[in-house]
Amino acid sequence: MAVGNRGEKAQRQDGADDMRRIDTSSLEDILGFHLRMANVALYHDFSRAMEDLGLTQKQVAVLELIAQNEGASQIDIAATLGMDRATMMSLVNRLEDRNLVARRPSPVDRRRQQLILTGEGQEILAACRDLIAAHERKFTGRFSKEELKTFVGFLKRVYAGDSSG
Amino acid sequence: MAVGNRGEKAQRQDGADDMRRIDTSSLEDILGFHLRMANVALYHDFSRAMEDLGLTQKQVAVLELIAQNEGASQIDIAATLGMDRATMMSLVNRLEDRNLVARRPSPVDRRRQQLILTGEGQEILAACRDLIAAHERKFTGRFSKEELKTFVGFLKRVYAGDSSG
DNA sequence: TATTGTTATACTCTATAACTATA
DNA sequence: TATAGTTATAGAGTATAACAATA
Repeated sequence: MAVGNRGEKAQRQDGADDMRRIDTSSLEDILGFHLRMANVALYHDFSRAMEDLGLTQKQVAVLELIAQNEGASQIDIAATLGMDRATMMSLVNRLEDRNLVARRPSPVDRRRQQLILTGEGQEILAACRDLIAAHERKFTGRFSKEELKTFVGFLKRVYAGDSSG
Repeated sequence: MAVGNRGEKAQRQDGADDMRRIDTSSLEDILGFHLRMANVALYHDFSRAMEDLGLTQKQVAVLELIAQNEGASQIDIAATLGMDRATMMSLVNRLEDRNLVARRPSPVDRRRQQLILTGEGQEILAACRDLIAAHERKFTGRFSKEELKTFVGFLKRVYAGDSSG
């Protein structure tokens, strides 16, 4: 591990005595590093795509899960996405403040609140889907169908059985 | 895409009228979703592993890059990791407050500050490496050498050429 | 006793804007 | 004009602790 020129300074691109090109070989063999770098790249593009709608990755995921699982509770969604229930609370508060989701008491368990999309929430989600599809194509277009399937399988293997909340 | 039972409610695990199992099929075909889920899983385990040292993924990456590129500037490190320079500033401030890194003026460009690890920074980084190695093995152990190579190649393809800062 | 929601609190990361010093 | 650092400010996610209502 850590091949490269550890200890030696990276060559600068101009004649200055400061370096510009950063040697990353010490992180090269760390899977988590590459995973985070890929995530950062996707995050940047996602944020750019969602600039007008003002929604984050997490918010969209929550909207999508509520749409597909109408009446789910905060804690169910949170567990699915690996989020804390207090984190979920503030996220839903933000969506509720923007009138995208609503809470209604569960008829069978009065501790629980069911989450539903408002009409506005459904509209913004529909707009999201188009933007996300275009955003996704920028990256999925770099892979063949087979590669993509393998790739997703690898990613699932990383997060499979993660119930660490 | 989106196979599953969209529209139908997921079956509950007990007799209650609320759902517990969340249907995620609407996110199944989104590469970014799986990437984030993998990242979340890794993040949780990393945080647990670093509980005593109190360092985040980003902080460790910065320490490692400074160690390998002694004298690099904040902006060089930031660009490498896809971070904003103001974000980098506060991150370095935190590391400096903990006496893990130090700033010294560049001898050739008085706008720049060179970053170096303190002795304490070198010590904590050494401790980090062991913890991270153990943490990484939990995940890399799920892949063959060939698979891992392919996996990292895929991840690089996602973030290759990302200079969106 | 355990679960769900809730509130309070705090930290990290992120990002924009504006300013200073320097190139 | 552009770059590096800096400061101020704000928003979003994360997490812990504690409490009330309910199971």
